[in-house]
Amino acid sequence: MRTTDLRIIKTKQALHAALLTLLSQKPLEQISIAEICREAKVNRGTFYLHYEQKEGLFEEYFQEIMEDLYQSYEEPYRAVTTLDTHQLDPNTIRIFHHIERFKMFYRIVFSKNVPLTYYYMLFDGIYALLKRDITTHHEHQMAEQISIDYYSAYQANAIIGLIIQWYRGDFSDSVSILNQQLAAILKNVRGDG
Amino acid sequence: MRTTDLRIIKTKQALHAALLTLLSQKPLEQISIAEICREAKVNRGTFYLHYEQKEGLFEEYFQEIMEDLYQSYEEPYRAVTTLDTHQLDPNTIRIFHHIERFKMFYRIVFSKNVPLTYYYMLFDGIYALLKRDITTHHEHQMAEQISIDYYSAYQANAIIGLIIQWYRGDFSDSVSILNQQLAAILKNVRGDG
DNA sequence: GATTTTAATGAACAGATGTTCAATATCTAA
DNA sequence: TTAGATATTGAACATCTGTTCATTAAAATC
Repeated sequence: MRTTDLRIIKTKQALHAALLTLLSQKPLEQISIAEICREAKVNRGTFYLHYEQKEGLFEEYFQEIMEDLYQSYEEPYRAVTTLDTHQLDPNTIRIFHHIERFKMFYRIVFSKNVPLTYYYMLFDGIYALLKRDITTHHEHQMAEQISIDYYSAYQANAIIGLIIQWYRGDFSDSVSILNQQLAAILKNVRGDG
Repeated sequence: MRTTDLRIIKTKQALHAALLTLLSQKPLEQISIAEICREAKVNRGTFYLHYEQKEGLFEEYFQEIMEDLYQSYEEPYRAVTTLDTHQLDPNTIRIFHHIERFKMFYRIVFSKNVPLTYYYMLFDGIYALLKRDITTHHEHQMAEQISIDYYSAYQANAIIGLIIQWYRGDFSDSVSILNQQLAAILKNVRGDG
């Protein structure tokens, strides 16, 4: 099963389009595989040839969204060549902008009946970006008993914690409030103690 | 439908026992409602009288586990009357002990095909505990532009980030390593900048 | 203990899932 | 352009889901 086969491409396109159409009408949990196939005019058996669950189909979209996240993150790097302590600086990382841009999508990702997979995809994305920065720019600043993996997981999930809180308020706060909150938390935590 | 009715209690007990039996054989995703009912010798219609999904049944267990989390957290309070900066002190909060104790359970909670509900239940539990502490003991220490809700969400999910990393290593690190990592991260983050 | 209230049952239903199969259509490569 | 490879189809199957309903059984209440 090569992915260049025109038949495969057409089938997947049809399924993608069908999923998008249905997602504009109801949440993922309420959409059945049979329904997607009817909409896409694709045999149900064909669906199972390419995916195990409807979630697998959804994940293909997620990859595209993650591309945007990576680009949002890279943006400040392209502008300035050497930023010293830009790690976790809310004005340079642009994660909240990215979430805001795809908030319809993230409403699904954070809804409670959806599998944890999507959460992990987001986590892995942010984790990888932070870890790269921590490794490159901050190694010397860290106490050597701290595992970089644990530290990255800590920081990545902390940011997602803010996003969860944001989501639960239906994303009604502005991006700049989120950036300001993150900045204040990081500043505060460094200042006290 | 009052919960004191003996018939209800018996039915729920049977379903609980059946779920436990099946969970020792396979993960939750692979267990069907029909299967639980066969095992419990309860009519499938009766199941839907009490729960919407098998996840609802699972959640009843979760409540008991959360009770243990709360108690784990309260423990140091009972021992010492006034701890000053015990908030987030890994030696006094005993979250990692709790996770370790129920690691079989948390392997399900963090498995990727399970709905986000359980994650949120854990998040809400830790969030509530931290928020109470932050409100009571640390209000004066915080920059006033920080929202306590965002701050609590940040800290609660950061800890879960460590737990995710721990889970992904199949909980092979010891509890004291986790405590030490958290302590080091908190110390490091306060020390630099 | 009799009466009322209500939970549990079994049966049936339309629709979904996940899988298999031979037949067919459509692609790729020579 | 054709021959070979393979993706898609439709049909069928057992099983699961979610729901309804009259009937039965078992509680609570008096």
